[in-house]
Amino acid sequence: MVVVRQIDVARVAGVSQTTVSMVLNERTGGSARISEDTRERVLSAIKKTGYVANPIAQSLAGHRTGMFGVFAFEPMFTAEAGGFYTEFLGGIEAAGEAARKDLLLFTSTVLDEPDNHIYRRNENRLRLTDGAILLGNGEPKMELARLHEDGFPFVYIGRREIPNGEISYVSADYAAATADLVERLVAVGHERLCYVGTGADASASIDRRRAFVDTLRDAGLPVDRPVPAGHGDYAAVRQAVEAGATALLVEPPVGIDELTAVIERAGYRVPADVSVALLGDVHGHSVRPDDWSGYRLPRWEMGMQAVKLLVRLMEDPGGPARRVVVPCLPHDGCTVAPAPRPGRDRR
Amino acid sequence: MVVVRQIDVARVAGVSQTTVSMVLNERTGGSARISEDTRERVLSAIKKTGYVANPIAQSLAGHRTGMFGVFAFEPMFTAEAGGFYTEFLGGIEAAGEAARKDLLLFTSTVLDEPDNHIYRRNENRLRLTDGAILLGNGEPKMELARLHEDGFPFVYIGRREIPNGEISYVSADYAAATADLVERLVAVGHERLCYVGTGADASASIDRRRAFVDTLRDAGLPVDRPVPAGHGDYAAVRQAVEAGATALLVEPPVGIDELTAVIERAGYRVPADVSVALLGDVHGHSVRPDDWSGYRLPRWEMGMQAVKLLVRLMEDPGGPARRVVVPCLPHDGCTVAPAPRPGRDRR
DNA sequence: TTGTAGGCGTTATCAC
DNA sequence: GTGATAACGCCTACAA
Repeated sequence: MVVVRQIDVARVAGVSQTTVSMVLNERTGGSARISEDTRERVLSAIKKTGYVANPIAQSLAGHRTGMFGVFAFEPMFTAEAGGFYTEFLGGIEAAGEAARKDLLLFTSTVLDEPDNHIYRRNENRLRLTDGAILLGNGEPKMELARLHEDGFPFVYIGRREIPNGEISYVSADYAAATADLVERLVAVGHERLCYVGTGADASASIDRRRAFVDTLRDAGLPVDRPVPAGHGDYAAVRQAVEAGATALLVEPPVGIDELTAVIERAGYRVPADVSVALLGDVHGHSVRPDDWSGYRLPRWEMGMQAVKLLVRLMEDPGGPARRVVVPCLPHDGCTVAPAPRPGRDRR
Repeated sequence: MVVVRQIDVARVAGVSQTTVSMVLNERTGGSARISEDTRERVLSAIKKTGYVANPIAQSLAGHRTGMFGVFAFEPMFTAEAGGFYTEFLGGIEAAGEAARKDLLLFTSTVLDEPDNHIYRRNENRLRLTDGAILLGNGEPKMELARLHEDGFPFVYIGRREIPNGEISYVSADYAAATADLVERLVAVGHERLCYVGTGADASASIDRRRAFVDTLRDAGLPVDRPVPAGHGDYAAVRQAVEAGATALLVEPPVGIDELTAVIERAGYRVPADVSVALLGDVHGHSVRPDDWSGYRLPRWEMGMQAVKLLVRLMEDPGGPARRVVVPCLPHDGCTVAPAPRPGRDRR
């Protein structure tokens, strides 16, 4: 690999290396002005030598790399991920292209110690990039805090909070989407709605539960306690259905397929007897997504907005954290139907 | 963004910057040996100052970046691409992780001039990486030639040739897969097989056609001329079916859905009257892939092998080009059936 | 065992 | 207009 440097070009053109740099960067501002003659000599020397700039040296001297990092805390293209990330990446790619940034995907997130991924030893490979988009299900508070402390510009896809400070993120409007879903169910006659969740206290869960409760209350309907499920245990869900619930709002990552199987084994049909709606996306491939009613994460849009946010963040270094909330996408599958008529035996 | 450099650490520890570098790189070999005492002082100074290495400076001095480039000549995560790239990326990601390389995806491939993507002006951003995987449908001969001339290590996913030299690639074994497919069709009674292609002379097409012809000849069956199709024109295919063909081997990117529609509109059923098999993958989302019989590209495996090849390439700079041929994956969908019994009216 | 000095290839600031 | 010269932050002979 023959390396031609600016100095080689300079020798051929009979000028100094500085001049070559100036010609290449068209530095006309300030005190620098290149005569047309010199300019031509340099350009022809470039052509003759086949000079190509070394982007690493440019980065070191110029303080930017032209790359955005994408950090996922787990592999993105596995069968288990089931395409969860590709839509985010679509938005990131499109916006990255507009911002003229290439994307650095960090792969080596799993081989090492399970914690402390971004920083390992005394390295932080994110720093190779001008800024980064982070995504994933984790809550890597310590790393985010350190990144924030270091003043490194980044945006999380998904709402995240850290102890001492505020970070920028793009989040989905779970609350509005859940409220809307409840209203739609109520509109088609459902009166006993049941929230099936993991019991997690992630902010997304809190938003969803609150919207569920508030909307039901506003509609003057009874509000049952959320029903726990998951880990193969759907007994409580079954009880709720037998007690008269006609619509289940299921929070990922509860296994909606298994849950449905349990319901049908108990003698109820989905959606004729019981409607099932999914509150957001499923991470993984266990589910044929199009079949399920509920709402979806606007993943492409979130990726897109994250990059835009990052760009704005970098235009105003030292500025405050910024947040964007993106509406979810209502989705009509085949698991929601009008409520069964009261009095009819549902078995 | 406060930057702590090795020299800052050195000052705190009361040593030279070289010593800090040595401690960080555990350079015990050769003439360098650090006393336990100094080492501790340096380490505690690192902790105290919060030093984090600057990967760009490391790259410039160390001549490697820890990144592999992935260059696709088009956006990878669009709806049009329809997930075509993600499986390749899965293999690339897995192997990249093993090789401890992050992946740099080049986005800005479309905005600029339609030709000359890798090199634009006097830049080649691929050089930011230690080596690159290229993929895509194009035949960017000039760029590949220049890249090869520059001695930059890269592997193409898909067979590619250049005028003066040989490049490394990973390709799918279309020939074997096509031969196998023909044999399977013959085994279930088909005697009039028809090759439907674009007429392109890409090497993959040539391989497929030759395997088709050879295998039929070996079986003692008649070999009809390949039938052209595409661009909405399937008249020739219809004629072939009416002339007695019972199995169509369709070469992407022929629109297999449209083609089938034409056949069925002509009064034939797929697969009862006519079997349809796909010779490879469809780039795009026009097709529900699982429904189609034929064979598939081993995309994950190809991505994986490409990275492994690249690693080997880099271990032996100046070595010859290397090639890997990966078997295709036979796929049973619902478009192939035994031949209709002769004499029976197929309409 | 540690430090000095030169280099990696570029950009940017001044004198001339 | 052009060219020294000094960063940029790190690595690595070689010298001490």
